[in-house]
Amino acid sequence: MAVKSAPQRKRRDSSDEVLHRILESAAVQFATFGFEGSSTRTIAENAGVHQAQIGYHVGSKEDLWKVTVNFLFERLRAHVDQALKQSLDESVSEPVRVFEDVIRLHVDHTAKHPELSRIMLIESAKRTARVDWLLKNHVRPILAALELVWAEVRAAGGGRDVSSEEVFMMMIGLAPTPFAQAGLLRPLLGRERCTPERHAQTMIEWIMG
Amino acid sequence: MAVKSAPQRKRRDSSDEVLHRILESAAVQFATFGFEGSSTRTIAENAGVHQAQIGYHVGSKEDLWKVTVNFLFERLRAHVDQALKQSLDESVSEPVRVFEDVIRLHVDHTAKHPELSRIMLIESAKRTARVDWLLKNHVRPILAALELVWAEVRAAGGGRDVSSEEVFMMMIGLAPTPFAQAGLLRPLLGRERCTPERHAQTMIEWIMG
DNA sequence: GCATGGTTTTGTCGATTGACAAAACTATGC
DNA sequence: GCATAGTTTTGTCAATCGACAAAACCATGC
Repeated sequence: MAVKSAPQRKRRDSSDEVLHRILESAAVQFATFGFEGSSTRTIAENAGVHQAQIGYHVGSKEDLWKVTVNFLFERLRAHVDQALKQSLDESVSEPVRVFEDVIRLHVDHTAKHPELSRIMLIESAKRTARVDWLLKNHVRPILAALELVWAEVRAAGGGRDVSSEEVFMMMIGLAPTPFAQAGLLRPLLGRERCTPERHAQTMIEWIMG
Repeated sequence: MAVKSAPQRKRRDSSDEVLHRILESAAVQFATFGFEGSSTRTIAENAGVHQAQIGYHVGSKEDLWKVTVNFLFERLRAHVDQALKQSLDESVSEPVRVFEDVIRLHVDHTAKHPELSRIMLIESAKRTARVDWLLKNHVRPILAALELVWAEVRAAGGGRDVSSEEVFMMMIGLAPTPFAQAGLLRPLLGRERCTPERHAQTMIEWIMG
């Protein structure tokens, strides 16, 4: 006695939905096993689609990696921009407060989505074509923006006496650590020591003094 | 007219030599591509041996990973111990100087042999059997030792007002960054900014104040 | 209802994976 | 020089890899 209005055959997902599920799955897989350690079959399986659909919607495995990284950086940008716009309105001409928010937002994001940090980490061992692509399309622009903001902080008399490059290294080296290495650090240091709030506060004290 | 005393057929390597070459090759491979991304065939190829020799000398791929990690930690321990023994003689009852040496030695080692840091980094995403093995056999003992030394530093009035866990996170998060991510950071920040001397000095200033 | 184009499903290709077995080789002791 | 143990080499196995082709499916406009 099935109700007729409830169709038995499963609804075909929209193209965007399928692509999104593929990218989410690819992000997790690439972040866990690296490019060579990941297989398009497993990525498709975890996304609930067939392997050939990756070829159709994205292209080759290399294409999938790039599209996935673009997707992750876009999510980071949206996360930071949205919250920062509000902070800029409230604390205009208070660069120190704004920069503390940048740190907090970055830590928040790497805690919620450690995949991006991990993919960067794994890829950055040797200089490869993928690394050059990362540099050109994502990393250099971000570093340039950070340099501007940090210069304002220092001009306003805030922050420790360190260069923007040293701050950058803290942002990509220390910020993701408790989340990108959660499998090791949570059992070692305890859950409560690996919360984004606590780690952001630690980061702020390290950098701002 | 070959001189007879120079034997043409290549000398059979000693068992230790073969094992050592396998471990060096495995370290590089695991550090670059992770466990799943590495193949015993490529490891053997880069070591100049046949794939089946890995099975004979070490065992399974999983065994190879563990033996390789043991080998790398042993090299780290030797590097730190040897130099630290001398430092302890010279600066007995000067824990601050000794700890600065610890930082320097650790940075030196991760610059000379980034493989260990990278393998830890890659593995530590999720809690797996290999991570538990790492914790039990290597990481927990090191953290315990660090806690003792840091307590002495703080008791002597040195170092910033931070916990040993925060120092530990700097050691595994920030210390390896310029070398474990050299493919990205050397083109980005320049070679001179990624030297062990300079990075060790930066680390000391971050931690000791 | 039927044709069209976008999408999914199935099947297959050569190449590569880890593991194992057996044979060939080499050093050593006697 | 010969037997033995240690080591290397070769070959093979099922399983899996990325990529592609073709067929089946489905929503939409007409």
